[in-house]
Amino acid sequence: MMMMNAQPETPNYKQTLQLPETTFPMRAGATVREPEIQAFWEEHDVYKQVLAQRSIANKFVLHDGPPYLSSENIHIGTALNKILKDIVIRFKNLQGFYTPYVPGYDGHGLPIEAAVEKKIKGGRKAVSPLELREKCRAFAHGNLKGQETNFKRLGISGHWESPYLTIDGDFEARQIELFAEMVKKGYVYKGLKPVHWCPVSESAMAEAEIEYADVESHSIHVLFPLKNLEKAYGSPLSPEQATLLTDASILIWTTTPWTLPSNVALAVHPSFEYTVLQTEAFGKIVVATDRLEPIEKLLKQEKSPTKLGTLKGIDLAGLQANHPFTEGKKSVVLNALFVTLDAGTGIVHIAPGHGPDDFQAVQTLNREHLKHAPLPILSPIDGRGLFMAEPFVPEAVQGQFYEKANWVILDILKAQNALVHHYLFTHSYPHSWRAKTPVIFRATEQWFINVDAFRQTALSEIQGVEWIPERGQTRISTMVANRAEWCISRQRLWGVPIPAFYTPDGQTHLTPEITALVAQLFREETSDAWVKYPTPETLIPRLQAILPTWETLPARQKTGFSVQQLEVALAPLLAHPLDSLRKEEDVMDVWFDSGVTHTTVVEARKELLGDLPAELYLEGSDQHRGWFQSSLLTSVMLREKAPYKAVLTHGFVLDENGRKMSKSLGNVVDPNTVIKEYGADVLRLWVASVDFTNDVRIGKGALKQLADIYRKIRNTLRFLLGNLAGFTPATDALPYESLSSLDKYVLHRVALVSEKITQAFAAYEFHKFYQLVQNLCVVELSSLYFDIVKDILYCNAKTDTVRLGVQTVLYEVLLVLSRLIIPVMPHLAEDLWSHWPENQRPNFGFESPPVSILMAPWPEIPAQWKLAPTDAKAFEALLSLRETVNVALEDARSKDLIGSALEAAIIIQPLSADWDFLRAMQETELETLFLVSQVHLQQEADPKAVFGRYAVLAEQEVDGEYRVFAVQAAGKKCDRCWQYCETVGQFTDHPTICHRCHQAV
RNA sequence: GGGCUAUUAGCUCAGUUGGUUAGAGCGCACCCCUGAUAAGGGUGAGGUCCGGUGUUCGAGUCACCGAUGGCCCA
Repeated sequence: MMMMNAQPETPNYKQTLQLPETTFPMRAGATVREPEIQAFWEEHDVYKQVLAQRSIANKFVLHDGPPYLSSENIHIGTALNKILKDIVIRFKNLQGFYTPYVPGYDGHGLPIEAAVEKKIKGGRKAVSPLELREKCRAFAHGNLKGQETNFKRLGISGHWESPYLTIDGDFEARQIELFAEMVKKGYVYKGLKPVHWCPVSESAMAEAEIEYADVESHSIHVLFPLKNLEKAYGSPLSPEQATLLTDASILIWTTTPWTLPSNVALAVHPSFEYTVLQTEAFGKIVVATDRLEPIEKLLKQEKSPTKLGTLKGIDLAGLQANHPFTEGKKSVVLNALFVTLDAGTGIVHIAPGHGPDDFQAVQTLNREHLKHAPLPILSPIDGRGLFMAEPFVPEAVQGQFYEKANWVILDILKAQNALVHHYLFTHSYPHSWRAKTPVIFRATEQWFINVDAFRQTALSEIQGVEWIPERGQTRISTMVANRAEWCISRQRLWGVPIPAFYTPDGQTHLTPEITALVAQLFREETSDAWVKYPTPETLIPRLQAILPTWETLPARQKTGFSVQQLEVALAPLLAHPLDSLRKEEDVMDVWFDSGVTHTTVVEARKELLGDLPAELYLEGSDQHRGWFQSSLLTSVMLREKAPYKAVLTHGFVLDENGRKMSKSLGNVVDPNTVIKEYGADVLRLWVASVDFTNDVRIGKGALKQLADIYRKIRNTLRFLLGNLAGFTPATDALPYESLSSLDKYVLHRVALVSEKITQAFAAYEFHKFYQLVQNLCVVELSSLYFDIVKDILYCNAKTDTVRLGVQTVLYEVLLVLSRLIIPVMPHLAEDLWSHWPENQRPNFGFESPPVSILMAPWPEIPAQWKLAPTDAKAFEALLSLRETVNVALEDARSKDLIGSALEAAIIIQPLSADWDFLRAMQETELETLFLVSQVHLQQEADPKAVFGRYAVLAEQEVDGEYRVFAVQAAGKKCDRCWQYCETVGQFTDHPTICHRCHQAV
């Protein structure tokens, strides 16, 4: 009233409205705000507080697969992986699980060693092994810092102050202890295996150190005569086959004559057909039928050779040919699928000491058919590439460099009439990138894990694990069933040393007792100690120096070994002069490092992480061959159990066209760039938006859309908060029964969506969350409820019960929605919480509102929110009617007859009995629902006759169900609520407002 | 070359045991509002369901062949 006197002419009614009011900004300002929020979490140690709320008895441990420390920046695939893990962990935690997360890093291996080497002036020779290892260590630690910063910026929560690291001394120590345990259990053996070898540097080469260059090679076709037709295995030949093959020779093709002395087998494809030819110069020869044409040309006969008959590759398997020049040596015919018909004769010369395929084939043959008389892996070449004096090596070749030996072998073959054809040709051949000279495959002594010893246990353990998606089970089962022995030694520097000693009598010493001492050394000095004390003469005294303190060390407790036991174990070494001892120089495969984290990390931190198995491993699908498998195998060796209950895999990140990202294509999406432009929550929302069980895409367009959705969600929250200004839940909230049918319907929808979102998270179907939350904000809330309820919120009196009812709903929705988004968008949720007025903050079961919303429990929906199906249906019918009304209004709008819907009134004529309920409804309720000024229900045949005084602006009919007419609204526009009403002008004190507003003012 | 896998509107996803005219949100176009305002509302246009063949009264859905992309091997 006092205000009235001040402005009697044109009162500013806007000031009498309750417009939204909040400090929660519309724009995220993520670049600034997200780091602030992260600092807030750190300051209040929210991660630890949240963890402390839960009991380890109810654990859900996601064990982190360690990313490799080759770079200080992460790529988008790593971001996807870590965000997925964080979503899972946050959801499980909100649901009440104890969810500690210890991030890990993988730090040994060739890529780091090579990267470090590249940076050293003068190459690796310029530094000592110890210096190189120290540089590798420093490099890895530096990259760890960088990656950690990246991960934290993504909003990943976890034990950042104590991550695990495969290059930590403690880790390395535990790792060799486990290895010694496996040795003791008999799972480990030493054997030969071909590796890339550079005769110039006299060292093994990794795949990554190989480059290809053209080189001139020999192409030769060589005969292996079949002298007797007795098979080494398999079903014997039929009499017809025997006749056909009598005195025949098998023809092979090779480009490396020098590998012929090491031949032990010949490979044929089981399903190819082979023909026996009668030739003029070489008698009967066997070749693949599909290679006949080129072979006939080589023979240079005047007449085509006679074809005597054919037989299948599978029938040839088991035959034993004579070696072309080594007296008494057999060459067993085996079946292999890698045999092709692109070149050669369809029969492949097999020298398992000089080719990985060959090695594989012979290993398989030995395992399947020749267990009791396995074929040997012959490797007569020394480190310099010279032939050694082995009995199966012709004397003329011994001492020769392998390349030179080619010519000698050609002469021998000619002398034996075994050489059918020879010429020189140029082709691409592997070279050492360092020496720029050709490399060869050379079998060297390696450490192996005998997978056969526990393959069946591993396979049955796979059955007991939950694989998500299910196809992962097939994938890993096939791989484990078919995989070869695990070669775990590497001729490298940057890795965990294999802690073996050799005595001059040829004995290998690798015992748990000696290893316990080495492990203690590693704990004190890291595994760099293995090269810091480079010989047994220095190393063993260092180990002995541990003995006097042994009883006081934690290792004593753990291993149970007494000093006496250790001394006994050392005795066989000390029985020899120290300078006659040798120590192993090989290191372990990095897959072994990460493969034992179930024990070196999960078990080692039992108090924090609880008992094995871990609840979940979550990595890219490439890890079926990698980490999932190495972890399974080592765990089965150690305890005959899988280390995980469930394994979740995700696909790879591709560009927006579904192509692989590469620098050369210029389509790489960098997570840090995305964060700078949109913030971590938008990137996290991207992760939640895609079906990650397959490959996923990301690109500029996708991110723009994600940003739009993020803004929609943010604005929805902002509307909720803004319209709760002045609302005190404790005193103002109304009981459910007092709410309007629209209010109840919205709660019903929220209940359903919330339930589905919970299910989606539990099933790891995050894209469903994305779809659901988007639809909730856009459809149910923004365009339906908010749009309708705005009038009530703004125009009704502050304490009006209808208005309080709406605010009650807004408050409840805010409570639910703000928590549903936490797993995916924790920054947004926290930002909201920080702008949430004190008197409106719920306690969430605590004594007072928690400092962070991350500490809140997952929302639980009151059962009464869900409407009976009939009630929900009735309301949905009204909503479909609302759509028809909108079409009519749009029609009128397009004819330029109205602008705002409030300029119109709606006349509805129900035509079928389905709409009887409508006849009983309050017209004012419909006005609210349709956002028009008036609604009239009319049952007369011709509504136009009754409402003749109004011009019909538009009409719509839905198939005999009802008709809708849009007409000009009656009365004048109220200055305050903008609705048209016939009461406007009736009040002398407020001549420009309607009766409703008159009451409110 | 082998194993596993995917392909539905511009984008991200739905699509029950084969069954009317294949859905949603975003984006887009047009319009409205200017009291959620670097917001909000309405209406509408977008699909050779990767291609082919087959099974069937009927195929996005089942079978076979193929194309393209991806992972792991060779």
